[in-house]
Amino acid sequence: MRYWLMKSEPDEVSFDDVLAASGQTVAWFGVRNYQARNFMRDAMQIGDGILFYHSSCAVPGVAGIAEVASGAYPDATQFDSAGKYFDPKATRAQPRWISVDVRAKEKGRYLPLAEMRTIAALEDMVLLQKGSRLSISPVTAGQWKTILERIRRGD
DNA sequence: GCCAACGTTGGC
DNA sequence: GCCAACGTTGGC
Repeated sequence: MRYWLMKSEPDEVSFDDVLAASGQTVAWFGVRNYQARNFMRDAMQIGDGILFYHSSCAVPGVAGIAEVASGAYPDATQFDSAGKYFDPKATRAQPRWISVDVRAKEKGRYLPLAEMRTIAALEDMVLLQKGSRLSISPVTAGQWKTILERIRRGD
């Protein structure tokens, strides 16, 4: 059992969108970074915990808790020549990019990035490191516990 | 919109 | 394999 932080632009897919989806589950598509892809491919397992993070928006932060709901499979958007995630170098025989399914579990209070930066127990989070841009990053058990307590306590 | 930081590409 | 140029991310 591992823990992850996954960034989504809420204009594209928000945590509420996942809650509203059939089975509270959506495909995590559009990852086009090898390090993030390799986390999905090599390390993620069904049932792993996910901090669902909203990026590129007015108040970035953790919007909810989710879990990994499938193993890795080819990201369909890489084959769509009309879409913005099209990759001309990917083929159905040799896909380059993958998705996993993500299921929303729990919506607590919104935890803004600016507040996360004030929490000493989170200072080593990959997300908070200078220049960090990874769309999927590992979270330690201690960081996970700290954030869940914050979200559930509502303080 | 700005810009720092990082990733990718491609010439050599 | 180096590295400059370019593109992208994402907070502010």
